[in-house]
Amino acid sequence: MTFTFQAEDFKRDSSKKLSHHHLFPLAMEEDMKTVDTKKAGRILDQEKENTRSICLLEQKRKVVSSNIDVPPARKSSEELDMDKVTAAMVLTSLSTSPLVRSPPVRPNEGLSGSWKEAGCVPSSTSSSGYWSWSAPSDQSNPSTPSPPLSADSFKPFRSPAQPDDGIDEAEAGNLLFDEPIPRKRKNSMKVMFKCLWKNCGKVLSTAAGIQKHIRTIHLGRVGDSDYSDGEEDFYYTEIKLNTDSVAEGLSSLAPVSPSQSLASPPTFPIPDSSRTETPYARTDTKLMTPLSRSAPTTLYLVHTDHAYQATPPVTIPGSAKFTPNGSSFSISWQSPPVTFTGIPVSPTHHHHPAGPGEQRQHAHTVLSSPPRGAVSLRKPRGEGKKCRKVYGMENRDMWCTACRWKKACQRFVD
DNA sequence: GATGCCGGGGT
DNA sequence: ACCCCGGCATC
Repeated sequence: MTFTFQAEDFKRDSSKKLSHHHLFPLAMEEDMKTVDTKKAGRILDQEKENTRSICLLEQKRKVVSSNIDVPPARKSSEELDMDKVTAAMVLTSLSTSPLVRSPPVRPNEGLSGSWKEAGCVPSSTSSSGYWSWSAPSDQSNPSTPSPPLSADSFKPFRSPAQPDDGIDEAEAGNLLFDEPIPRKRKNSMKVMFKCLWKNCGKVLSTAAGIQKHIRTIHLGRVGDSDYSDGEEDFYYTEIKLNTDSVAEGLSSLAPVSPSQSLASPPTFPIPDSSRTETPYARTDTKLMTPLSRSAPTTLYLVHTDHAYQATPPVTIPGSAKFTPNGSSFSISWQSPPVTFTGIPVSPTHHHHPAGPGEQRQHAHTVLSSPPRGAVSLRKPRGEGKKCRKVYGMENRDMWCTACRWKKACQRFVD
C-alpha cells in the first residue's frame, strides 16, 4: 500500500519534483525511464503507465491479501469505496481548515491516479496545468461571469459531490503554493463567500448558503431541491480576510478593520485588500477578486502594482477624489476580467490609465480620430508625480513595477 | 537636467 | 511573460 502510493505519487509528480529523487531510489529509476521514453512518444509512455499500474495493483493485492483475507475479485470496488470515504474525509478536513495538507490526500491520489490512467477520468491537473485566475475567456457572455478562481481559493468550498475534483484541487494547491504558503494560512483567517454574479455582491458566511443563493436567484433552479451540478461553484468566490497579512500590509494605509466587512454583507465588502508590497498580501489580493459589483458612485481606482502585466486597470470616475500621495491612495485589488462597457465617460476626458496594448488601442478608438501620420502618438505626460518623483531613485524598489521598467506608471495614474 | 514612458531587446 | 534600457518627448 505504502509503496504503491509512493510510486504512483512519484509518477505523477515526476516532471516537477525532481528534487525528491533521493528519497525514492526505486521511484527514481522508474522516473528516469519515464523521462527517456517521453522522447520516444506518448503512446509508449501510456502503455508503460498502464502496465505499471497493473503491476502495481497486482503487487498491492499481494501485499494486502497477505495481511487481510480479502477476496481478490471484490478488490477494486472496495478500493473505490474506500476512495470515496477517504475523499470525503479529506474534503471534510479541507473545509474546516483550508490549508490542511493532509497526508491522506496523497495515497488517495495514488489510487485514483491508477484508476484514472486505466481510463476512467482524465486528470486535468497533471496534464494541462491548473486553474488560472487571469482567465481571459468569455468576457462577452454576460451570463457566465467566469470568475477568476485560483486553485487555492477554489479548493475549500468544492462541493463534496465531486471527490475527484476535490483531490485534484488539493494537489493543484500543493503544486502551486508549495513553498511560502504555510505561514499565510493561520487561524486568523476569516472566510466569507461572495456571489460573483453581475451586480450582485451578496456575501454569505457559508458555502452552502451562497450556493443556494446562486442556485435559486441566478441560475433559476426552481424548487429548493438540493440538486446541484456544481455550476454554482463558478459564481461565487471565497473571501479570505487574513487579519495578519492584511493588517501588516495596511499598517500605513487606510484603516479598515476586517471585521467591518464581516458585519456588513450587503455592501461591498472588499476594500480592505489594499496595495502592499508584501508577496503574501499580494497573494491574498488575488484571492479576493471580486468579479462584479453594484456600481459604486464613489471613485474606485482599480489597479494593482502589476497591472502593467496583468489585466488592465479600470478607473471609475466619481465624486470622491483620491489624492494620491506617498502613504495612502487608491483602493486596489486585482481587477477582474470584466470589461466595464457601460461606463458613461465623456471621451474627451477619458484620459485613462494606460494599460497594455488593448486598452491603449481602445483609447485611440474612443478619442475622436487621432491625426493620421503622426507615428508617435505619444500621450502627453501626466502632471501627477510618479513613483520616481515620489520615492526617488534611491527607493527604486518602492516604485511600481511599471515605473521600474520605465513604463507608464500604474500606481499614480493620471 | 530631470522625468515619463515608448519601443525594442534580452532572458 | 518578465525585466531592462536606449532614446525621445516633455517638463
